[in-house]
Amino acid sequence: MPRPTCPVCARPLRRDFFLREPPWVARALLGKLLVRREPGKWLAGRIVETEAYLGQDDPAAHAAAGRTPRNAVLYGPPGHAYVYLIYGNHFCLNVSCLPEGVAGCVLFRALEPIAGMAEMAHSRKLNQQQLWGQRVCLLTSGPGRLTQALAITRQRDNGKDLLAAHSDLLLLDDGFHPQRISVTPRIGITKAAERPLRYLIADNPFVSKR
DNA sequence: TTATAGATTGCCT
DNA sequence: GGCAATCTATAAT
Repeated sequence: MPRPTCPVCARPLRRDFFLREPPWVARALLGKLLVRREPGKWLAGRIVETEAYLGQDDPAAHAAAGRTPRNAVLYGPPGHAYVYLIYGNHFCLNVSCLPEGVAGCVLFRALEPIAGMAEMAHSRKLNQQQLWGQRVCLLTSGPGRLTQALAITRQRDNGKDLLAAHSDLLLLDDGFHPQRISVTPRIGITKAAERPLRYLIADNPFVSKR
């Protein structure tokens, strides 16, 4: 099970990390930390599952039909949060990739909780009893669950720079490297459903279900 | 102006 | 395993 290797040395990711193609970024993000900072609170999770979404050549991507007010962040500078509401109930968090003007992103599908689990449970409306045993996966295993755990919403976080040191939502590298990575087709889509663009840390219990 | 599908989740049988 | 919840971007009248 992944552990922080050097929490003191954790640092924001570099901008050029996100200047590459989404599949590369999706794979490279595994093992990095997603952190929500609030007054007196420190919520953190290790990224264990991602999916890459490309540009107009990817029918499943929001950028497939071109630029709209909704997906404008995808065409903006790399390393920024693209948050949208799905099924009227859940928010999904993505990070933009590639240079300004070129669409592409990575969807965060699951985290392994590292810090602030009690606060996450509160946001998820789970009681302390449910934190134990296999139920702990209900905290952050799934794109809608992890956003709720970290109180991520479109209104609050869409367009936010995830690499700014002062940001209350950011990505950090603490030096951890996953041992084994698996690649599978993306989940929950109907278009281009066969393309292997889902990346996960093999055997990690916080990966979302198939 | 109205209809429909959607990068999900949780509760039901 | 089935399906309702609940909103909005986009397509179809």
